[in-house]
Amino acid sequence: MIDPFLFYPHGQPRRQATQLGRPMVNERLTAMSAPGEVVTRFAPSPTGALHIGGARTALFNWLFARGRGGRFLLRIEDTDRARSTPENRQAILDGLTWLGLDWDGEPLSQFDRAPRHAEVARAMLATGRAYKCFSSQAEIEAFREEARAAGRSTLFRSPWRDEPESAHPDAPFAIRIRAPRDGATTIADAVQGEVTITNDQMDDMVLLRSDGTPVYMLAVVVDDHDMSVTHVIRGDDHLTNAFRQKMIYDAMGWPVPVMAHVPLIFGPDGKKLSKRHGATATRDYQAMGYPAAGMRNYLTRLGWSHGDMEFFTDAQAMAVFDLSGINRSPARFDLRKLEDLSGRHIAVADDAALLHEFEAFLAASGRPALTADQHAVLLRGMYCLKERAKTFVELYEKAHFILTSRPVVPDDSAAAQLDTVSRGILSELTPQLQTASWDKDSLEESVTAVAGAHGLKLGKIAGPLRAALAGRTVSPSVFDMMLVLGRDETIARLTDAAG
RNA sequence: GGCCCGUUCGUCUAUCGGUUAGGACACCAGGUUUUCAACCUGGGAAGAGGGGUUCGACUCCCCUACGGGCUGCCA
Repeated sequence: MIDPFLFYPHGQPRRQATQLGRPMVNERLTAMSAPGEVVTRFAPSPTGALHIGGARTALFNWLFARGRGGRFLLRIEDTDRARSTPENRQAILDGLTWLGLDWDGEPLSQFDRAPRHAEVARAMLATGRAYKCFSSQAEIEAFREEARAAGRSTLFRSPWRDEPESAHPDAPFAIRIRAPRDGATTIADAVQGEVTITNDQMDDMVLLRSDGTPVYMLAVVVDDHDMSVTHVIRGDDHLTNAFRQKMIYDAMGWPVPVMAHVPLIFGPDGKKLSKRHGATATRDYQAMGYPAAGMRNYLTRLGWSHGDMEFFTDAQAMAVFDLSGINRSPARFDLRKLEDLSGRHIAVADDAALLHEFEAFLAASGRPALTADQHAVLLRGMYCLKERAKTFVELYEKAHFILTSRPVVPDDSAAAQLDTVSRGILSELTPQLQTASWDKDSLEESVTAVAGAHGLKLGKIAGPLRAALAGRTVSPSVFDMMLVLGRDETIARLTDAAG
């Protein structure tokens, strides 16, 4: 059913020793990548929590790298000093950790690399691939306004592009790339296919601002190159940026990594996913009770497919995940499917691991922590809880019979089950249970026998029994509860209820 | 405005010129049942619109509509 390991046939030669690519300042950021090794990265801006869309981008990068024995790197794009906070950075790391995505090495700070970015800009200046532009921002803005009003192109053509050095004033300047104006540029995108634009609509973008700080477009390229990134998998809002970035790669003589621009995720209404759709932070889904494995499965399948493969483990996903399986159109986020997948992952999870994640859920959702006793009984009872819960919220409700203690206080609907007749039958049951052998078949036999003596079917007595044991009308099977609770506790609860 | 990308059941998707357009979630009906579930059986449900190309288009090309992105000395 699962295809054999697929490889992506877009190997790229790494780190050719071009003149400009020679190591400068702190170029060697990570260990040299082995030939053919896949290196991906996730590069969030720390301006808020980890968004669902970002999480899926990270997941694709992780899956792709891990499935090929490659590395998955993290780079924090914190050059926006006003919005980048340590708290946000941590929130993103926490989100990734919760989702179960592990990265290699230390996350890189883009801000810290500003000197290296500036150095590359200056190198381009030295080779004539960039030039000094003395136009002021006010001038440019005025030009654009006029162009807009006249309905002309707002592409700014700097008058300094062809001015000789001797004509340069002694004034602050920005460094702009000398973009090609003839011909066309095409990007071979692994998702979008070949996309081409004519060069006449590219402007000489600024590389280094007049205050000496690098611009995002430059920083991304330099960092990706220095990190030896082989595959850039990111949101398709960057597709047109890719053309601009390619100019920088070309100017530096650097190999362009494989690009894969994946569509954004929409809300259920088909609009861009935003706060008004409810939770957009990945971590919120932990508090809502979704297991990380379910989330991973769901997010992987959102925008990517492999035939009819719907429910899978990480290992299975890694074995077949490839860029060509990524869809070109945006997908809508749908809680129902997430819920279904979550329930199935809970059902097949290892009991101890599941309990561990359940405890993290309790903490994240502000529920009381487990006592040592509860922990032990829950572990024993996990087998019957997990097969019928779609989320940890449901699991928590089913586990009420374990989390509560005597005397069990029935809720209204459970109390309604405990009428006088039922209580009488329960009291008849206790002596039977005193001697019954404590396994599912024997218990069922005993209960059915007592019910039969009153001319009742099992169903009639299961209700009161459930009410006595759990205090609820929703719980695991009554026999499973007896098994998990043990003989003494079971009889005690029945006696409480009968009395 | 210019350039670029997208559009198959309600939702996620399969199809890579020839299928009664398949699967999953959800929904509806029936069955089973110690609750909620789970499970079993069945059902309704789709190629944005219009032109081409072709013996034959969901699939290739063009136009339109709608949605999205970029167009900054933001990231």
